[in-house]
Amino acid sequence: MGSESETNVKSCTMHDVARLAKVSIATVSAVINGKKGVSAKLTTQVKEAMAALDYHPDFVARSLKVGRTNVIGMIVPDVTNQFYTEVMLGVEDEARANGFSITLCNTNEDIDQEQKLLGMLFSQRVDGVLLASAAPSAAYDRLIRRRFPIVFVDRIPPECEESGVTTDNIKAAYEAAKHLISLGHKKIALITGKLRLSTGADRIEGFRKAMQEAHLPVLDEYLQRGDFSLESGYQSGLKLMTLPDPPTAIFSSNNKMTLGLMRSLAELGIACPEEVSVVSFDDFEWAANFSPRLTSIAQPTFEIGKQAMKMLLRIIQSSKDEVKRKEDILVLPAKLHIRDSTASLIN
Amino acid sequence: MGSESETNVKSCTMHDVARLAKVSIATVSAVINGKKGVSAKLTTQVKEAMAALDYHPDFVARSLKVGRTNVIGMIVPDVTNQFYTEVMLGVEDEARANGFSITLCNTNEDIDQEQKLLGMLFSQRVDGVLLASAAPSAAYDRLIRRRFPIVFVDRIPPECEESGVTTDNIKAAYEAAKHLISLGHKKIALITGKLRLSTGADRIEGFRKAMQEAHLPVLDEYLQRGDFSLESGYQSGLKLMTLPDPPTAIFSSNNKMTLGLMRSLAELGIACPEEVSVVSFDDFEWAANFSPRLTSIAQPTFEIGKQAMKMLLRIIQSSKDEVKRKEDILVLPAKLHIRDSTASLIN
DNA sequence: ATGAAAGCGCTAACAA
DNA sequence: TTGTTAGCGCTTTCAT
Repeated sequence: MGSESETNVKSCTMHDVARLAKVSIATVSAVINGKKGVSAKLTTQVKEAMAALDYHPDFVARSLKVGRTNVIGMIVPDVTNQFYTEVMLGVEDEARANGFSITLCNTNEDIDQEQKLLGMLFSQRVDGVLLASAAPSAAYDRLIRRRFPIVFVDRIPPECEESGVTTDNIKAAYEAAKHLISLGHKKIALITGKLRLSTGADRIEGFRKAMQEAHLPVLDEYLQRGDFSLESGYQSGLKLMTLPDPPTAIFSSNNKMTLGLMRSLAELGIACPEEVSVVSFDDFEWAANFSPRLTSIAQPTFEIGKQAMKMLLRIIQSSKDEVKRKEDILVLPAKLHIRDSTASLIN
Repeated sequence: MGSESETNVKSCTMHDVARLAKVSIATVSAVINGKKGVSAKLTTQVKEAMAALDYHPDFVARSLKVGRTNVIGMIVPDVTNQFYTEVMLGVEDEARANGFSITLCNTNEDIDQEQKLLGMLFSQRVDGVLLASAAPSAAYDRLIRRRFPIVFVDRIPPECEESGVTTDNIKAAYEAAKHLISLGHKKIALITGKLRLSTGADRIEGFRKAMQEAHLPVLDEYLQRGDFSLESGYQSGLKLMTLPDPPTAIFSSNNKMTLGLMRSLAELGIACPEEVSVVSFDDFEWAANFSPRLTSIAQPTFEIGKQAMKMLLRIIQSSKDEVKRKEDILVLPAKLHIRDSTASLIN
């Protein structure tokens, strides 16, 4: 019984290392933290002892002492959306280079959930938060900023004038619409995202701008209000293409809705791009490798994450220095990939 | 200057709460932890004080004291693969219900990276780890199990006989192959995953079993060795379909490789399912909404995550109770969705 | 029912 | 250069 109790050996402490190395724990601490001023001899002793004991410093204790955790929280509305995981790749890259870890949280687009998570993260004493918020309120922004440094990602709350990184949604949508217009389309429909979110609003704005410039009307029935979900894209597609006078081109405001839109087209037996052109926000592997290969807008996901983390690190640093520097909202360019789902209007 | 310094107000402690509520900090602690035996009056006082100060308990300090963090680590080879994020949804669901948070880590299929992350997580004193390992070694398994409870997810190291949750890959692959066979296909190719991983090996095994039962040969040139990456799926597709005698059906061992395979078919101008049938492991929205709608195997992602977290919680609990219960490997069934990418062989 | 105090493992100021 | 020690915020025994 209790033969080879391998699991959960009580982990050893600096004390154990100090004893084995025959030095004080302060010396061990100095070695661990790479402080200069420890003799080569003792350094070796300590290192050997650490290796012998398989010692791993206790970050919990360290954090309590130094008042920071070197952990940041990242809150996203939907972890299964590849957009956010690609952003996370960029965040991780920058975080790792600076000795930070990430706690990823999913709100499922639920504001209450987001609030709770923010509270949790605060209790965990994360050093800062990267937030793709489900909540469009700036008042709320004030509240949470008091707790810890925050950088908004992707979705920027209205009236928020600082600390955010996002895609140039207006320009990207503008160019996508122009592409459709240049193909000769006039009856162009838009499936919007959530209007209260900056991503939703900006994409509409860009779309409108292009239409205006081309003196094309934005018809009410061509403006379908979605909510970034697959289902809403599906329903919008159904409605649009069963109109007495259906559009010849559709702009979809995000990846999930595009999936729903494609489904509706398939069900209605409508060929793309022959009967209707489709251009979509967001670009992933599946957009480029199926039939039709989608014309879509690639956001700089990795770079968004990387820059957001960089910004957060600067803010964390500055709040430590009592310098309080302000960070602006950083807007990164997107890129339109023209493929097979858009075609010029012949008839 | 320094007008409304909202950010980083030094967070208050139990001490502050105690002072405001005019009780001892022990009483505050008792209230926070819902211990019985505190008078209604003091309970109210404490709660009001907490609310007034916007007090949030310091989990760092608590963890140091009680010796656990209520955090678990989850290590995956690729966070941008929706399979893993869907698993995470299940993990999160169960974790949240039990007051646990998750630290998600990405190894990018790099074993060294995985080692480092395991070390980090140990230093962070997570209570346990969910691991979809990039390393196929069971010796290594021994090593890490000594540090903290581990449950393997998706990929089970060879010779590992306990604590894991995965899909019934053998059966799923078997059924997919049988589906192809029942359609009349005889020249069936397989694009494998990494052979050293259980997921790769098991899917081959199931495939072979079905072929054997049908007295069909598994030709060498029809067995393309992939590594679960899009590129390997693409190359395999190219090779297979440029063979003098190409297969009439292809089984692809995961989602990313399928994307590559579809690209190769498109480039070669080969129609699916007219010229070649395709069945794929993994099933996501994009598989069902493009043309051709893919026949694919849906793994019980959410359930895998949920059950893995449940198992981990049991192990954590038991190691606290000194009971040391063993957990088996849990194998969950997959489901084949027959759609349009597979068709019966006519000629 | 309530409070005082020890101590979790670590860092950093100070002593030697 | 090295060691001693206070204390980070909390939980938990043990007094009261």
